[in-house]
Amino acid sequence: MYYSIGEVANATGIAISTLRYYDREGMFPNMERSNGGIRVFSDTEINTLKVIECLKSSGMSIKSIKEFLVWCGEGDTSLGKRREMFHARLAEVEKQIETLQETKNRLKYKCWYYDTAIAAGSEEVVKNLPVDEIPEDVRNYKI
Amino acid sequence: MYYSIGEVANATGIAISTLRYYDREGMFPNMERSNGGIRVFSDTEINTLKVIECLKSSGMSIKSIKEFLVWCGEGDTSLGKRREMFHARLAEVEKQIETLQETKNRLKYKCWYYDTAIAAGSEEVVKNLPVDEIPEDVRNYKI
DNA sequence: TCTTGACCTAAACCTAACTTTAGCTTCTAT
DNA sequence: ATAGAAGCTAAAGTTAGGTTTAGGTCAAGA
Repeated sequence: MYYSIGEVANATGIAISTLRYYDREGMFPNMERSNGGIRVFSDTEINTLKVIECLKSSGMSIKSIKEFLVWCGEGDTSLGKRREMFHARLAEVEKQIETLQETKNRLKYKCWYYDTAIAAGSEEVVKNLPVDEIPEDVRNYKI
Repeated sequence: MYYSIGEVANATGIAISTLRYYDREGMFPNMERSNGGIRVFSDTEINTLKVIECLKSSGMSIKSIKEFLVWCGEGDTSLGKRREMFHARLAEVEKQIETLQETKNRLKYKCWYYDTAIAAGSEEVVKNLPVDEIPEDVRNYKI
């Protein structure tokens, strides 16, 4: 199937200007154009967009994603590099999740802190509470 | 205890230029200066830095963090707003974690994909594998 | 044919969060 | 007393990832 840039933007929620920007950056090396010069997206590009979204949300830069897409065009000789890349990305995302869990716990502590302060009518009270009055699950995330 | 900007940078890993930038942005409204105009960080500022780090890693902008710090200076009257803010941040981070889990699964699928391709010696083989040959845990994260 | 909505390019612009630079001052150890 | 390390400011520069603008061109329906 073939799609116009507007259809792709509509279907994916990615802005037209962003799609053109990605194209400018070389993310769709094999995308065709109509005789009049109009972009024709195919399922290949739709799939590339899914990969871009995935890698982007793993924290990868557009430049590095483009590098990867170039490798994809090189065929089986680059399989090793590509495998490496995904394993590294996976490890990276696992680290990010752990960091976010830590952040989540700190935020939970603060939620408890303010819930308690409001119940007590003032912050001062909470500040001076002994450690064993802090709920166990957030006790170690006090900031 | 009191600390110089260099000591704080060393202890926290935050660049001196960043600490000065935060100060310029008004993140340390009560920080003192020596007679010669040199910044004197106290435990108040160290604590503020911890809060900044936490909120920043939850995805909050410096500008919004500053707003929050202003509320902190307003005393108990702003307790409600501050509570709200932390609950909203918590929800936000929980959403981010879910998104990252999804990303992680997609990456895991790709890891399997390339591991299999390399074992087979070529990508073509993996592309044509029936769904039931894809490991259960990543089957639904194919891209 | 004509109109009008969708598409095109190049280039400028934007924002966040810092970092760098240049020139000057303060502090600390000898 | 002095040298050199550490600090200061204002202002300009940087980077990523887009978005906006201006000035056209293309294509599909009436």
